[in-house]
Amino acid sequence: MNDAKLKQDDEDGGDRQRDWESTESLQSKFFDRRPAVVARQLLGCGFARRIEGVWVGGWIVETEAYLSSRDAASHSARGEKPGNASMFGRPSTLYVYPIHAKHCVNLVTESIGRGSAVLIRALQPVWGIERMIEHRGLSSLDVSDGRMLTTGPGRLCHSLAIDRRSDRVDPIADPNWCLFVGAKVPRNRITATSRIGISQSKELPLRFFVDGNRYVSGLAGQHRRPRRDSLP
DNA sequence: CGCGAGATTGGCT
DNA sequence: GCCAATCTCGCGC
Repeated sequence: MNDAKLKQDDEDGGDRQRDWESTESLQSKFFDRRPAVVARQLLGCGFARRIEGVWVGGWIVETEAYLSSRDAASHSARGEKPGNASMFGRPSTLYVYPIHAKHCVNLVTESIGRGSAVLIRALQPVWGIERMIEHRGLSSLDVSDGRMLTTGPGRLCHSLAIDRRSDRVDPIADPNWCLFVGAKVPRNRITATSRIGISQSKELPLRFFVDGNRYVSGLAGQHRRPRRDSLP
């Protein structure tokens, strides 16, 4: 079933007219708030980049907030270093961090120098799906559904070809990136849990996901009964 | 199908 | 060396 959907989504190679022309782009002010607030509000927003004329991306369905203080799991907890400098940059800046031979992408929040950010953990793939499959080194036959593409922070970076070269980029100012308001996800459709894969500050409920969306990583997204794409 | 060990790479001690 | 905001595969129930 998803084969047909993937094909349809990508009929023109992802290079079709952007279908979000009339939508509302996120502004710098959006990110100049506490990371947990931004993490919640990013759910349902569109996130995409253009590579060689092809837009790749989708709807944000899972995020985690990393705080500027009292958060031992945050990369900013031990102060600013060359490797994490972008996390202390202006709000909306990308902070891209390599881990386990993969990458994770964050959006910086609050004002310059705070060191807080929101990790994008999963997208519902929408634009340039054939291109994402290429980036992942898969064939469409290997992809029974889109979860292999953009579920999980490492996989979504791979699909969008995000690596350290995208660190410090401002996706709001850069014409080859796009962040915009999509579906407003009502509060009662958002679940907050503890964050995944960290060893410190585990207890803080700073992971947010769209309830029931199957592109959410971990148990919450994969084997949940109502298996629907709960976004546009 | 759920769980745990191993893989793999860059950055920091 | 060692560790990490991960992912994948293989094994066991």
